[in-house]
This record gives sequence, structure tokens and C-alpha cells, in this order.
Amino acid sequence: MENEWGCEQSTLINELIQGMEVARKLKADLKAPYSVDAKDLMVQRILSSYEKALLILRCNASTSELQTMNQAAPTLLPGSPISVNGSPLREDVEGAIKDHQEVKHDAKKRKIMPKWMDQIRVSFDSGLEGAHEDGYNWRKYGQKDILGAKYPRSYYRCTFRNTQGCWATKQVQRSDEDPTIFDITYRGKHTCSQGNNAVLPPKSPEKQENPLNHNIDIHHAQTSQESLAKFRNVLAVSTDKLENGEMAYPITFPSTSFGCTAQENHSLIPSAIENEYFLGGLYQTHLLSPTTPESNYFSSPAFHMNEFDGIYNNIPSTHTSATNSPIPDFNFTLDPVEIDPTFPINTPGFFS
DNA sequence: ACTATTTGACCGAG
DNA sequence: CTCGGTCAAATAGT
Repeated sequence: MENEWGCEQSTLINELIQGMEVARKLKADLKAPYSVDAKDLMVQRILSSYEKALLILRCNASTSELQTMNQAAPTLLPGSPISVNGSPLREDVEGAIKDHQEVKHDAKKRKIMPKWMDQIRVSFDSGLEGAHEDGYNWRKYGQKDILGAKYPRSYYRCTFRNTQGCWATKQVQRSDEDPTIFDITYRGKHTCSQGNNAVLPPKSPEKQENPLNHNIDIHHAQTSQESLAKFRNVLAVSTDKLENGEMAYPITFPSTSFGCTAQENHSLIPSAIENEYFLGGLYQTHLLSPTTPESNYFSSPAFHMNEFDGIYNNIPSTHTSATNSPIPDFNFTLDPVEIDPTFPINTPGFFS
């Protein structure tokens, strides 16, 4: 917990620093010929930084409560799932009672598992709404119509649940109010090999994650890798939400709130400022939470595709798969050591 | 053959 | 009882 708070602290500091930097940039750019939207985006970025900082502080305030919870049910915490390495349950006992208890266990675990929510906005321009990536391999195991919700909720679990005992799950639901937004609820931390790697090589390039199943034929909608490469970059975080009191370990939300609430205006944003702006966020993300693959899709720079066709054409389009492949190429490319966050990536051939 | 998805059934919580 | 979450058989895709 102490380490986690240390981690949160650095995240907090980074958020504040980032907010300050953007504010500074905004100040410097006040008289620059940038669009109002670009400036608005910066303001929102600043606000977002402060919001996150406050969020971290608030979450930390509830740490004591969570600690109590952890002590009450230590074996159920993510990272020590049942029947995996180091399981507190003896194998013989486990085998005997598994069938009977697993269900109850799951139900109990469901309550205790850390849970956090995100929203991503998917541009309709992409033609790939519903598909998104977060760096993990998910397997869909259910879909449910939710009372009062327009769209069904999809349930995913880690592909490696059986092989590696990874109990991470997520739920994906399209927002009623704004169909371009997907609410994603994550439960449990990845204990699989993916959980140790923020960046993973893509696996099965054909798979598409479509949480809606609303007859969206992704391959028909847009089949070219170019389009998919574009798509990954129109993903953007709308807002980040945490369920207070349910977070049993620090979730270092990446400082990539660059997409916050301003996604519609991409086309109006001058590419230069946008690049620098988003790159900064991405850089920060990579720096802050290198082992938090949940953040990977946040790292998708919300560039406007039209302005970056040339660039994206040069990106190895590793995923026609939405489910299995994160945005690895981006994260590699944007290693903070290698790239100055203010480096103008709209330089032709930058990605090549 | 193997893996992933779909979808109705089932179960526990409230 | 309803509802949300999960299971698992059937089905589809490779």
C-alpha cells in the first residue's frame, strides 16, 4: 500500500506538472493563430489534470477502508486468484470443493474485486465503432440486455483465465446518451503474462472486438489496414471515472486525458499543436504507468485522421484485431527516452 | 481440430 | 420476483 501510494503520488505530481505545462503552453499560445478549439482542448486538458489529481487524493483517502477489505479477504484480491500459483487453497481440497464453491467464490470475488470504469469515445468516422483495444486479450463470454439501457452490455474475461488463472474481466456498454461513447468497467487485475507487460505484440490480427454485436460487420464496414490504423487513432478517452471505495489498488490513470470531451473538434485543431499536445500526454502516460496496459488505449492519440493519413500509412498496422492488439507500436515509438515530448511528429516520415 | 463467439439457461443478490 | 453476471452448448471461423 505504501508503494502504491508512492506510485499514486508520482502520478499525482505528474498530473499537476502536466496541467501546469499545458497551462504554460496555453499562455504562450494565447496569441498564436491557433483555433479556439485547440485552446479549448488545452483548457480541458488542464482541468482534467486537476480533476485527476483530486481523484487520486480522494481515492487515497479511502485507502484505509480498502486495507481493511484486503485483510478480510486477502485470497480474493487480484494477483492472488484462486487455484493459481501460490493459491492458499490446497489442491486436493480445491478439487473437491471447486465445483460447488466456485460460483459462490465468484460472487464474493465480484464484490471484492477492484473495479474501475473508463469511457472511450469512438468516432463514427472510423466505421469501426465498438472496436477498441486496451492491450489485453479478451474473450467474450456473455451479453446481456440491461434494463433501462438502449444497448446490451458485453462481458469479457481474460483469454488466459484458464491457462494462467487470470481473473480479469471487463464489461463494455455503449452509452445511451452518446452512442459514440463506450463505458468500460474493468474488474480485477491481470495476473497473466500480459499483466506484466504494458506493451504486447499483437497476436491474432484478424480478431475484432465488437462489444455491441449489433450486426456491425467490421470487415465489411472497413477492411483495409489503413482504415484500421486510422481507427486506432480516433479513439479517445472521454472521461475517466473511478468507483469510489472499490479500488483496492492504485490505478494509475494515464495522463492522457487529452481526449477529454473535445474529441469532436479534431478536425479543427491545427496538427502541429495537436501533435505536440497529445504526444506530451502519451509520453506522460508511458512514463507514468508502464505496467498498466489498461491505459494503452488511452494512449491512442486522438489525431484527426485526415491530417495524418500519410503518417499512418507508414505505421505497421499490426491490428486488424481490436481485441488482441493494443497500440504497441505507438507506445514503443513514444518512449520518453527516445523522443522529446515536444518533438514535432508531423514531420513527414517521422514514423517511417 | 481448435479457438472464439453467440445466446439461452442458470444462479445469486437484492 | 427481477435483474445482472456467468456458464456452457451450439455455432462460426480459421
